[in-house]
Amino acid sequence: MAAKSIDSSSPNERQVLAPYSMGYRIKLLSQLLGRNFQERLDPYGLTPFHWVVLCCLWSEDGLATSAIGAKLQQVGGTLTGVLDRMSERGLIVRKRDFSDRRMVRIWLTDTGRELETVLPPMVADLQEKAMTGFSACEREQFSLLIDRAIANLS
Amino acid sequence: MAAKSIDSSSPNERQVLAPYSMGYRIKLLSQLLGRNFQERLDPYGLTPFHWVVLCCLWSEDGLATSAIGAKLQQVGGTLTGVLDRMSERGLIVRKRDFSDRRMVRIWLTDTGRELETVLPPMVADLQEKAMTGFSACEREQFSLLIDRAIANLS
DNA sequence: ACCAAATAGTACGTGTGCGAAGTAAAAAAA
DNA sequence: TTTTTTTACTTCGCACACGTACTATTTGGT
Repeated sequence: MAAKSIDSSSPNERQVLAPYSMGYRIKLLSQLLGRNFQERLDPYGLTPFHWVVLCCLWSEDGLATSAIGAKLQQVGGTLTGVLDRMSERGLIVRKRDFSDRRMVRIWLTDTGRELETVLPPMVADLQEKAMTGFSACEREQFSLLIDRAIANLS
Repeated sequence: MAAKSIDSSSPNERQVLAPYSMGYRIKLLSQLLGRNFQERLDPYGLTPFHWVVLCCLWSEDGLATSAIGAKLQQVGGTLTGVLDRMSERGLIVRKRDFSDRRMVRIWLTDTGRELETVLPPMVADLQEKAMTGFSACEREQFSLLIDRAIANLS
């Protein structure tokens, strides 16, 4: 095998190997956001995933399961379970579409709809906590870089 | 309830509500990296979590379970299962510490050690894919912003 | 030496998250 | 119209991920 240059291997590894790699730190950031969010949702008996589904339905009620999956880029198998539990929790109801009986449309209950007055401020507060000390320019930059990385992988 | 200003509510919500919120996009980026990585690991019968544990052991073999958990900021309950499967997979062996029999030290097998020649280039390639089109300055900026967000939540 | 508190790890129940296989309904092809 | 294919969703098995509870061991106080 070819000998590696002494200079390039060490600083290079620090960029690639967990827990210092970009990939792992992004995963870790995502996890920390999730843990912090879950703590705040515990009193309501909700999960972060419930939140994102509710967001979809607040903007347009009666979405098909597949439409929610497409918006959130989540696979069907994951959604089924989440919607099961949201249904048991009384946040949504499932109804077959009349014209196309393959589709299941998801409708908010009153309970699900009322959470729109409570949850968004909580999430805004969490976002602010994560980006404390970020200038407006840095927030914009961060947002754009994330979108570009997502596009590179989609 | 007070009427919301027509101007402020809409752009504000776009920042907070999934799937456009920072939080959800970070989670999505993390997921996309995970899916992409898993695809590349499938031929080896490995998972992304195996990779990060191997990284820890390559830099220092014989770490205690708790030391790995601390490095990776993962809760103990998660590690037990991962180490179980890594052990079955023949990547590591568990051994009780002599002086402190509460501790379990994790040691690489030859199989686990040999992967160091194969996996890092794969991860470097994935990182490059995620950050294609990023200038050196943007990469540095992205890295720093992630670290600051992690610090804000730790 | 004894007992209480701290530490290291495991076991358990629940909730994602994934791909693959299965079912039902609709659409397209024959 | 019958057959084939596609689409929508569910089911299943496995792997994280988390908090809680539990066991074993060590340490600190007395």
